Amino acid sequence: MYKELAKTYDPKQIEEKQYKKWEEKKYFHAEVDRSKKPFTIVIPPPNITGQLHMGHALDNTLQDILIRFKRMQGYNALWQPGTDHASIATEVKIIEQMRKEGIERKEDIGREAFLVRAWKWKEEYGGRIISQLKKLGSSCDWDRERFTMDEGCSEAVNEVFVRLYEKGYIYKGSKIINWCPVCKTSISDAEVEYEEKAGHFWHIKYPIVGEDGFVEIATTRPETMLGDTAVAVNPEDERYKHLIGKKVLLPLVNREIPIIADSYVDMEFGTGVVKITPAHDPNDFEVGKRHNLPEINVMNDDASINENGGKYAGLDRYEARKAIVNELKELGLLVKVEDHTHNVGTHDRCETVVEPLIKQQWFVRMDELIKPAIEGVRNGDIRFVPERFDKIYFNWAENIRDWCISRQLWWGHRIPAWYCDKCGEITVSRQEPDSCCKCGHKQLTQDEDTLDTWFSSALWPFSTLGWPNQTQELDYFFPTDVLVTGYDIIFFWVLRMVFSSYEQMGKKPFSTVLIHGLVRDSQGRKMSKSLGNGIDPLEVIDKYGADALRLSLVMGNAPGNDMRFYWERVEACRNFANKVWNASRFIMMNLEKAELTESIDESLLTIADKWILSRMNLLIKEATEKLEDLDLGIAVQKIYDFIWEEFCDWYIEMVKPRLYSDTDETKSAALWTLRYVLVNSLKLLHPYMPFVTEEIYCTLAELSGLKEAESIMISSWPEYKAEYDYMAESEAVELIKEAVKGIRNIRSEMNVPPSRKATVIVVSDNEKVRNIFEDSKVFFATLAFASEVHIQSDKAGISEDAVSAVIPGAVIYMPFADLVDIDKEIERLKKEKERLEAELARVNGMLSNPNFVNKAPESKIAEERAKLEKYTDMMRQVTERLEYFSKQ
RNA sequence: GGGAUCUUAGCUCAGCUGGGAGAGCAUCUGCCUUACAAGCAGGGGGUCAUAGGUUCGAGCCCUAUAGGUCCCACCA
Repeated sequence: MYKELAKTYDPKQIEEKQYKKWEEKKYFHAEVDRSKKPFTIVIPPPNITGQLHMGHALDNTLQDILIRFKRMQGYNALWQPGTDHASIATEVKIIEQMRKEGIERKEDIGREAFLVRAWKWKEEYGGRIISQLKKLGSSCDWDRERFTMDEGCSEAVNEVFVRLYEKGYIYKGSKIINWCPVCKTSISDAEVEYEEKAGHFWHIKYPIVGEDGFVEIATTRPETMLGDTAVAVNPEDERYKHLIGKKVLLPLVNREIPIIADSYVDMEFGTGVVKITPAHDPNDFEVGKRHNLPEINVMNDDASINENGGKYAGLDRYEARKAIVNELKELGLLVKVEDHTHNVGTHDRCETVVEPLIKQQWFVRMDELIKPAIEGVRNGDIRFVPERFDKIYFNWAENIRDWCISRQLWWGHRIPAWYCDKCGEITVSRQEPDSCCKCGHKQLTQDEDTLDTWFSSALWPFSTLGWPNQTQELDYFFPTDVLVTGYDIIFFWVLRMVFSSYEQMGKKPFSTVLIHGLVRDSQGRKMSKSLGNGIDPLEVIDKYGADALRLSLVMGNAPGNDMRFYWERVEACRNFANKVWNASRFIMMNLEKAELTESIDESLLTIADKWILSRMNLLIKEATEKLEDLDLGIAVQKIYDFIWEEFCDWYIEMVKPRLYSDTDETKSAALWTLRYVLVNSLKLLHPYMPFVTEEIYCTLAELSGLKEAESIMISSWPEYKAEYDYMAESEAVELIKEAVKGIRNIRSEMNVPPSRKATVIVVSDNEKVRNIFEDSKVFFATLAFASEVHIQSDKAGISEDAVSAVIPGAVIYMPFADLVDIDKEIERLKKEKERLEAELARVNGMLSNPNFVNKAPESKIAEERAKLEKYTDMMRQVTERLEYFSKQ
């Protein structure tokens, strides 16, 4: 038997219980079923090192809303979950852990032991974020959980590597790359973040060989001069033309280097003479290639100076900088030092200043691969929502350079390339090869490097579905439907998935990319560990419930825009959950006492019932459309407004007298309507607030025998029903609402206490209007404190001193004799008159405009004509009332 | 340097293809009305950044300007 619900909604009692039930019942699980249409989302795999933050909360709430919506719509909805091995982040964690045990370097324990630790760490902590996602209510198919380094994903990685290698898209080469001296690994362009930093411009004199004189160069990184192999000037530069072809003596190093001409040099900037360090600057590297300059690497992996730096060898790059500047000063070669702010590349993981270095690395050639990825978005095969984000995508895609994929890390997919111990030939293979592909020698050594984490993430939409095996899942669920992610990861991930999928699958990975913004703190700052301004979603859930958190993250936000986090906002959402809870509680209290039938005799439905059914119908239509359009915030705003205002504040209040009556024959219709609207409201709300809606739905099912489903999450999405559009009744109720609001307004402004009931007289010369009010007298009593209500066709017997409210088609009088303040009433009427004048001016303007009358659709014109009539009539009434009082 | 985006009520933000300025919070007034005080009813508060333009009509479209945020590129 149904037990009475608590007076306030307590999420703690409910969330865990319901989630457990869902999991046990396997509602999240999707199997290939060709009788149904699939709808698939792959989760952006959170790092195993990660803890749930607001970004995850937002991202996953959006996905869960979509997947629950589609599931209810009857799609075979799969939300494919999993985690990412996050090579650098995890490796840092393992090293931290080792250091606590007194092991300084990973080399001290060796690769094998290190990996054992890493896997152990993964087993221990990798599931943390999964359990946190569950707290949020995420309805992922956990039976299909994957990991970027599990067997299948690793197989996919090797497969792709080998294929790309065989096509010549993957190559090994010595190029200038971004090097992190702390992580001691190469990183890709995408991982470099540029920060504006205050630095200096050191002006240094390089003596010209064979003559007296110098060229003056300006540099922000004097230590790199140890690797200079030329100085360059612009070929057009009259100041230096005569020097081209001559040599300068590189100070400190005493190496003779040529003066070359290259149009890369900007005559306007600095001194117009540039030192060229091919091994430590990407631009210089290019210049060096053009002029066949030697590349002298002067740095070790930790960015200290190496043996090529002569006496500076062993010094850290910044110590070396100081020493070099000092020495130049002593030699009189330092002309001046200027302050100079410039952009410095830093590693996004550890914020270390990146050092460009020449290294042997593996690269993916992008020129061909990127083409279909650009085309796919351009021709609409893949769509960004909001659309503007395709510009970010194009900007990155069109300027892409070869992708450095090798990392000098141990945690990750080891590059499937083996070197012959005898001939040195590279053998690239899916499995460990028996022998060298060239000489057949049996002794091979595998490449030490691992792949960029994003190499495996790029395959995520198909590797998780079984690729490279041709599984049923792949055939059925792929391409996926929507990818939900933040704009900060478009080039790291989205772009790479797109080109990988077109290349490997011959198809797009997903049809739509739904982009969201960042969750910022209340001052608009990015939430960060260093600022300590992060809000823990779990704390929010603990205090207000997951439903409140979810709603606060989506309501009132436009797609793609950043949002600020406010506790007040969560509180408001929690209040809404409570509102829904209490409305349901009220309905169930009444349902409990009555026998309820499956269907209802339409003749028993009152205009109030028909009105709310029509409004419900409209909401179903609009909310569904908005959800289809991925306008999740707008959709829920409509649902929220409907439930709170129309359903709770109006319908439930209107229906109370019938519920309290034992004789009213329409009572069953009221109960039936209440239940119908409640159930459908809960369903519409369920994707957003899964827990509270499920709890109520189940209680309701138990109480009143809902036959449809044992859980709201597998119930069917509400359908628009044409037969529930009751136009006339809806208009009637809107008129009653106008009347009630008019009375309330007057009472409030006249400071009439609720305890003082008043007689209400409705005067209308329109019989239809009179009938509406005749049938609805009760509402004046329950909603507007009326003692008795009279409906009449003229003002006979009414004291003109009464206060009045003019509504379309009628005037409502309240004789407050003693209470009426005539000046106040005149004031009120004047205000009303002004409002009507403005409306009339607008409507008249439109209707007297030939352009509007000729061009606008017929329905619009009819609408405006009706308004004109309505306002004119109201204006007449208001004017009449005003004239009366003015004569007094 | 290129690009995106924002500027709407005291605060945070909605406002779809141009046609009566909205919400939440805050504030003021009155209510413990038997679902809910995490509530109910009512009120105040906006020349929609500025200047032009297109249009019968602009918060919305176009141009320019100012200010903010972000991304990319980068001159050593």
